[in-house]
Amino acid sequence: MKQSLLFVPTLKDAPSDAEVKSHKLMTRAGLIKQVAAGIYSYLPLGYRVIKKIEKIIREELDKIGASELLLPALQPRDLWDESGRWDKYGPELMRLKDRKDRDFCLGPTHEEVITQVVRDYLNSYKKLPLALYQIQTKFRDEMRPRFGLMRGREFIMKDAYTFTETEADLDTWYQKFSDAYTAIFKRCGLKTRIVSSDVGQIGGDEADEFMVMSEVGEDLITYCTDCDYAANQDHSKLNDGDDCPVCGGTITTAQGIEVGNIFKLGTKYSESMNAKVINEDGQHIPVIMGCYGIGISRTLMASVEQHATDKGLLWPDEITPFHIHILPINVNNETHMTLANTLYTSLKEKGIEVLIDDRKERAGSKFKDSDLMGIPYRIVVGKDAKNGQVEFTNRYESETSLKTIEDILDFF
RNA sequence: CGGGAAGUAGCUUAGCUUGGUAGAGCGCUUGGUUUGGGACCAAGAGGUCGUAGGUUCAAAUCCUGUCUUCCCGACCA
Repeated sequence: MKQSLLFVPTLKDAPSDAEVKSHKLMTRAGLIKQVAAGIYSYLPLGYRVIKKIEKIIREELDKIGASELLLPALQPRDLWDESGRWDKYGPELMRLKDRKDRDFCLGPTHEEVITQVVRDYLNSYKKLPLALYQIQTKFRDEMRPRFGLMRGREFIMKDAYTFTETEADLDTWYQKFSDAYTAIFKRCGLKTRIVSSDVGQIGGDEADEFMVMSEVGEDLITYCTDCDYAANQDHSKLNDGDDCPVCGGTITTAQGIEVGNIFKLGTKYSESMNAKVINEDGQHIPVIMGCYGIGISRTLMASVEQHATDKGLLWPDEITPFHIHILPINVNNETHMTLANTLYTSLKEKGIEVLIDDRKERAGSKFKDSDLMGIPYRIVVGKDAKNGQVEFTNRYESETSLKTIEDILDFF
């Protein structure tokens, strides 16, 4: 991709509204632009990362046998009356009316719709289990949106739902999703911690959250320094210095960003919305449900929070918007441009995502923008081009060395 | 929703106390000089000072309402 054609509005100064590192840098690097409180546009560079995260999620969920569908964001009140949540959800539910004055809402979550989708199909235990997921924009009229993409009123989420006949089958799927999540976040370059959490107003038996440890996280995590025990403080009620309930070790607290959760729903929605199957004994039983969410836009934000430096971003390999950034120092210099274009074409032919900064900018501006954008490998084509050499920087290692085109092509 | 802060050009902001009709830096346009870490010189374009009302001969400035944004809290599958 030629940078002259890519819309990357970088800024020297962060908008005064931005408070946390990720928000400042994502704005400065031209990834996102705020539209209103908690509402953002994803610009090309940011959207490329979003799509990478989505790709990883799709691969890992397809692997465990979940299938993707797409549900409506706009949902009629009737469905929410069936579950009783039209009255219970409160002002966080974005409500609106159509031209006939009929009530609708913009989905903050999709239990009602997914249950409506499957209930007519699910008539026999033989059709179970079933695991469905979608990637979609969610709407929640938060009292206080904050920290850029951390808590938005509109955000991108992957939500999945399982339908099983027995608790044991639910447990199996719960574990599958837990393992898939671990793989997903690892591939996204994030260090996460699994913590037990409250089941909340929703009821159910068990819930876990996937946390990215960060000082801007909204949740307080209690964990044991001696064993694997970890729980959201809302759930454990433990404090710093308390004894670990598992091994008797010492409890420590830290803040975390919740990027994913998995939840054993039970029969709350299948009962209220009449999603029942006939079991082997000929009895009508409500299906047992589980739900599993990943905040995709929040994952993007958490990654920036975890990887960014004061100079700019630095993307993990699997979600970087481009792998290689080629900077020809002087676009009017034929030697520079010929060498840069040769590299660009050859690398692209190898299937590598390459961005070439072909803009008529001065070297300094190109370096600064490149630092901000955080593409992990940088190739500077400049004063050594006449000898057929370029400067190659691996930004993970902060190492720079002179290389020939052949060296570069061998490396990738 | 309670507490606090702030709205002046695309971004950062000065001016407000003490009213006299808006200034800078970055960015943008044109010309020239530059050309390896956000260049320099010159000439330009760009603002109903969030908005509505009030006080006044006169309001970015004072008063009131309102909207928006941010921070803390409460809230949050």
